[in-house]
Amino acid sequence: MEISRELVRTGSPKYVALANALAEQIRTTLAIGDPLPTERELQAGFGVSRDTVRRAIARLAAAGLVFNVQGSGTYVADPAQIRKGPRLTGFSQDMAERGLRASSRTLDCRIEPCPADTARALGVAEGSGVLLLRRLRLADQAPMALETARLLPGLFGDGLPDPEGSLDTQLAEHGQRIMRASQTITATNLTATEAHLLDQPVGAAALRVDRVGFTDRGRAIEATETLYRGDRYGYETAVERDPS
Amino acid sequence: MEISRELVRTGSPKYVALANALAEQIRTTLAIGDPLPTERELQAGFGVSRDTVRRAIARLAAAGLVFNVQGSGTYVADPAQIRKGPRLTGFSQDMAERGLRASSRTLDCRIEPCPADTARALGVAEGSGVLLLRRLRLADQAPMALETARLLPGLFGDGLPDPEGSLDTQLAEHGQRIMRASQTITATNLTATEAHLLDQPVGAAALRVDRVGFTDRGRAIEATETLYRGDRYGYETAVERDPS
DNA sequence: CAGTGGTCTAGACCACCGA
DNA sequence: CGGTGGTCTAGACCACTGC
Repeated sequence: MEISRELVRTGSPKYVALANALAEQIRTTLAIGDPLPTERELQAGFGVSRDTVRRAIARLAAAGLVFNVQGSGTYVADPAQIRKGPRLTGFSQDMAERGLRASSRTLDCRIEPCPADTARALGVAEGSGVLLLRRLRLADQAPMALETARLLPGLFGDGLPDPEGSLDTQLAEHGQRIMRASQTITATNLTATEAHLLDQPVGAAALRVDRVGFTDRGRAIEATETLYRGDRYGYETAVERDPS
Repeated sequence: MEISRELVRTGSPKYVALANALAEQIRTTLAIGDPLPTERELQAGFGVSRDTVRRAIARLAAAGLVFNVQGSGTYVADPAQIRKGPRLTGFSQDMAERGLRASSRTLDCRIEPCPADTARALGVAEGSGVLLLRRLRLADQAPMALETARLLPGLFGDGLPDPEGSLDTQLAEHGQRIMRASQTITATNLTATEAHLLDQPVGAAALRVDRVGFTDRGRAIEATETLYRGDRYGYETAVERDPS
């Protein structure tokens, strides 16, 4: 395999740029199971240190593009087998990856007293004012999910967010970025109200995702409950064995 | 913070031993939000290189015990907030972590022709013989899940596995270890048969987890479909934002 | 501006795989 | 046995934080 000898200089660290270059080469010129050039070959070919090569490869391995076999080499993984790990995405991006067009209908957007369990999750006093945003989420014009978000007040300065826009984007514009979240996924039967909104029969199975979002400093700023239609939505994820 | 100056020598790499030592110190002497000693202090205190310190800390960060803030320091994370990422565990271990005692009732254990979708997942011909293992899984004596596993034939030598034991353990004894899996989680309404086995009303919501397990070489050896009772089971996971 | 974590280098030795 | 990936070191500079 021939490997180009130049790295595009971007603002990214060198090992990220190298990882991108390798990913491109893998997509275009390598097949599943093919070995990558050895680390020492890449080191020489790109004129970087072996450590940089290894960090680039580690990045690819984390993304599931390649896997290492000690004493043998690094090989291209089968992308059909290796799903990406769970990622923190908004509804719109999630739908886009499924080839669906996302839209939204706002049901509620106001300040309300925080219920007990959400208050615990957000670390605020029960009954204190939080921003409530309730939206029906559509994919290709048909109901897909019912989303109830509660956010710390004051994240958007004085006002309320634009309920039509991406919450994530608007939070970022105010210097608040959700970097981690913890979620619990359960199955539930839809109530009459929920079923009506989602255009489903009463009692239909739905996937319920309860998510608490944290900033990079570990501060909880958002708690969201989302009910997905069981017949339209699946949550896909890759899992790894514990180091043991 | 005082840090011990000696690393227990085990068979583990030095950075793993250091990570364990740091984890122990965090548990015993540090509180949430406290800063760890700086990397250069740890380097001096333990007599290792800074790179080794950084790899140990990276391990702790991956496990959710600490988080880094550039230019500031490394801090102890709130374990209540940071759930572990999704892990590859068997039913017994999963239940143990929830404080429940797992048991099992075997419904079926035989060789049968492989259905089309499973055949695709396992990379075998449709209708070729695969090992089918169907079990009702109990937690504290009450039904929790209905598990249908299909495995490549020949993994257990000539015979069948002991359906009462841990499948994972028996696979490991035959040199096959599932290192990665990809899953799809959906919600579904229980059929009459399923509901009866799980001691649930017909149509009750259930969490369905479809999992395909791979060895470290990327070979698919197992496909399992599990129906969890919606009223008893939740799938908990942490998600991170994409590097972007 | 001093101190922190983030990146990068050059070189060394080890554990493991396969011919 | 040579070559591979895995670990470890010492040292350097950069980007960022917070006083």
